[in-house]
Amino acid sequence: MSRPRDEGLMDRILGSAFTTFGDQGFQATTLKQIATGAGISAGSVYNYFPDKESLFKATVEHGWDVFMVDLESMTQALPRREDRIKVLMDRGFDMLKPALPLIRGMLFEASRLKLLQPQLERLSAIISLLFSPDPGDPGEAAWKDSEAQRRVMIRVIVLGVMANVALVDGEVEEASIATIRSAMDDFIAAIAFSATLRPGSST
Amino acid sequence: MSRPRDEGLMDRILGSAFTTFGDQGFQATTLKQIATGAGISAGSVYNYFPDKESLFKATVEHGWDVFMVDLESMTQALPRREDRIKVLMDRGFDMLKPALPLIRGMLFEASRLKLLQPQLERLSAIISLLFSPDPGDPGEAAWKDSEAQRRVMIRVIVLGVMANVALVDGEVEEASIATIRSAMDDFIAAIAFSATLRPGSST
Amino acid sequence: MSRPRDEGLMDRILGSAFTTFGDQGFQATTLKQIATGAGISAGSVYNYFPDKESLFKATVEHGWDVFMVDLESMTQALPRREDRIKVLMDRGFDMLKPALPLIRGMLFEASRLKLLQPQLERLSAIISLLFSPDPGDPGEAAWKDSEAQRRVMIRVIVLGVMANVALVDGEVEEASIATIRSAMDDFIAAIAFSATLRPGSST
Amino acid sequence: MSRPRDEGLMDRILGSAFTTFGDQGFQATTLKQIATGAGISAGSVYNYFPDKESLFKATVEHGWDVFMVDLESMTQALPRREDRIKVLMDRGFDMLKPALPLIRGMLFEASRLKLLQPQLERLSAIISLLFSPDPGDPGEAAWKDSEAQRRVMIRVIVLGVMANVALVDGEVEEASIATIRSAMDDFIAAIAFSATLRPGSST
DNA sequence: GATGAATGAGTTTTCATTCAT
DNA sequence: TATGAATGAAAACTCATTCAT
Repeated sequence: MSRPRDEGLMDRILGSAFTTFGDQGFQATTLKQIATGAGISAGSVYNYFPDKESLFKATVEHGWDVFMVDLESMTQALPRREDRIKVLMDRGFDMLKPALPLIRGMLFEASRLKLLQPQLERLSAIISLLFSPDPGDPGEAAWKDSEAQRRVMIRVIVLGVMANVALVDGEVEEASIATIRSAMDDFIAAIAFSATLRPGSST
Repeated sequence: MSRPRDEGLMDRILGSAFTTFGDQGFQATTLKQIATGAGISAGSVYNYFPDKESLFKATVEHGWDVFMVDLESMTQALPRREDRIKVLMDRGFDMLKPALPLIRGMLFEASRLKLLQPQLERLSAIISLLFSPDPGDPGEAAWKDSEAQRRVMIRVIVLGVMANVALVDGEVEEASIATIRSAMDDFIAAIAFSATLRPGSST
Repeated sequence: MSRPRDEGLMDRILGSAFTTFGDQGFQATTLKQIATGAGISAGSVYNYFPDKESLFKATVEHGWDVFMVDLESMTQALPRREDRIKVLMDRGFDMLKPALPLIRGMLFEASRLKLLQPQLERLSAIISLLFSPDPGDPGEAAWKDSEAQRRVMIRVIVLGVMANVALVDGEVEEASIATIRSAMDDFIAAIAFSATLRPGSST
Repeated sequence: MSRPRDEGLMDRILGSAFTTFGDQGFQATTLKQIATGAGISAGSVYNYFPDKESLFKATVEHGWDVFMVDLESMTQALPRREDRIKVLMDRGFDMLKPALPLIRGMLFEASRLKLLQPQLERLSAIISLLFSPDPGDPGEAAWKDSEAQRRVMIRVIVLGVMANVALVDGEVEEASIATIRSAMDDFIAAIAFSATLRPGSST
């Protein structure tokens, strides 16, 4: 009967919000910017979200969902730890660039809204699993700290990578990401696959 | 009405700005909040800073200077690498809590992230030095990647720690910092002091 | 999707408008509220009324018509003045409660008060008639002021009753109306039926 | 030190609000109208009142206070009931015209009626006192209903007068008020001063 | 220097009205 | 006819900045 709800509009709003919130943060972003980016008027946004805060939450959650689903689907496929980790790194860094706005957007109101913390925990748990001993692999995993401590360290590094990438200037984005990726690869190789890695750890 | 001529007023403004910007970010902070926190009126702030943006920059730079000077002074004292690293960790984590507002202030507003980048580089360079081979120590440093790559990884981890701490809820701040510190200690012990750490790196 | 062709839709809109305008006044009422109350969409209202203002007028007039017709039909039946007055009071107060939304709707918006004035005049005229001497009754009517002046005073009291009832809180509505009714009964008894009421009037 | 708070501005705002709210009701009145009427900008109103609602309340209360204080001061002066009543009528009707905006302002918005109720009660109590028996006057007061019932009836009539006056068109305001006043005078003469008024009332 | 009242541009939000389906 | 998404004008409210004192 009525004009059908423009099937792409919701996505266009979320997309525009994703970019704009990401570039400028929550407060600095105006609804008009988001609306313009989606090709509609500011008032129309209110046909889809009751207020700015709700739109922000929806944007962040939608972004994470896309990211996570993809990551989790990948987790289950491969039997060997080395392969899983390689794919993780490939996927993770591939996604990093398009996800930059999201990452920035979350950092900027994350504490207030507590949107980032649980997602980060979820992600760290997934990654930690990838580093757990591989039954079919007699080789020792180098990183034998307790699961809990490993997860903390993973959270530090994951967020460190995200924040570092979020920091880089747009122009040198590509190169910077490559640099970080390379450093991470070496680092993981040293940490994760060396049978003789840790002759002695701290207590 | 007016306070007695106050030599520390500039500092009071910076202090109030430090806390308020840190808690709420740039946009969400009002000049009145800062002024009230400094015990003056909003209009008086303009006797010291031409506008809000300048005040923010001055606040961030002042905060980093305090932090850095302290850290650098420490660097030069100790001859043995292990000691230097230990002191670095002690000092760094000690400062983390009072510096949280600053860190948040920089992280949580995209347009102001550029203020963080150079400071972070400066900090990473200092830390990287601490991990360089110790002439007076015949033991091998485990982490032998190129200086450049090591610095990247340090930047990732440093920012990772900062961001993780910035994320935590005020109530569990203390405990969260301790957890991260503990994980870091173990991690460093494994990475930095194992003579046989890296039989082979990635290609 | 759409309701079956509904002969009573117009009435449903008017009914919903009656209640909603009455509860909230003209400005505070949204077309969507009225439409929802009538079980249709906001846009559909425009198939029946060109704009909000017209809908309001129609609502008020419709409400008064229902009220008046009922009252007038009653007027003509009874021969004795006392009986007519008694029925007037019964009917009037009976209707007061359901009519409250309408009354409020007219009272609560100055720009719409002009809708009330003529209806009030009409009502006062009817009531004034009820107090005119009863040919079949040799007793003197107490209230012998000029017809014009009596009508003014009736208007004052009628509107006073309406406004007082409109004022009362929903919870104590029943009791408050009863109190007013009782005071009115006594008052009328003293005023209207005392043969010796007015030995002298003011100058 | 600072620009002194314009000593008349608060009153100018209240005055402008008084008129504008009175003419148009709460919802239909915009802050800009009030501000313009007071010769300032809309934003400046917020230096005096935190929001529209507070301004409305302050306006109504201020208006009633002016009205009441005047009325009460008059109450205590005169010893004879007839004189008191005469002065009441004079004062009341004198004030009616300038108070019209206030009356409308309270009547015209259901959610704000509660502001009227207690003031009306207060006023009715004062008036009721004026009709109580005069110790120095051997003449009987005609209106001998219970104090409570008399007060109800007074409330009806007072509000009736107020609402009727609020209803009248601006152009015929003067004449309409005079008409009502005249009817009231006659009415009171008949009711209040006739020793033989009520040979029999209802129980 | 210090003050804080005043400003006005800018922001979020509301809602009567239109119109493609 | 009915729908409800889209509009855009207008509202309430915020706040950095100015400036008379």
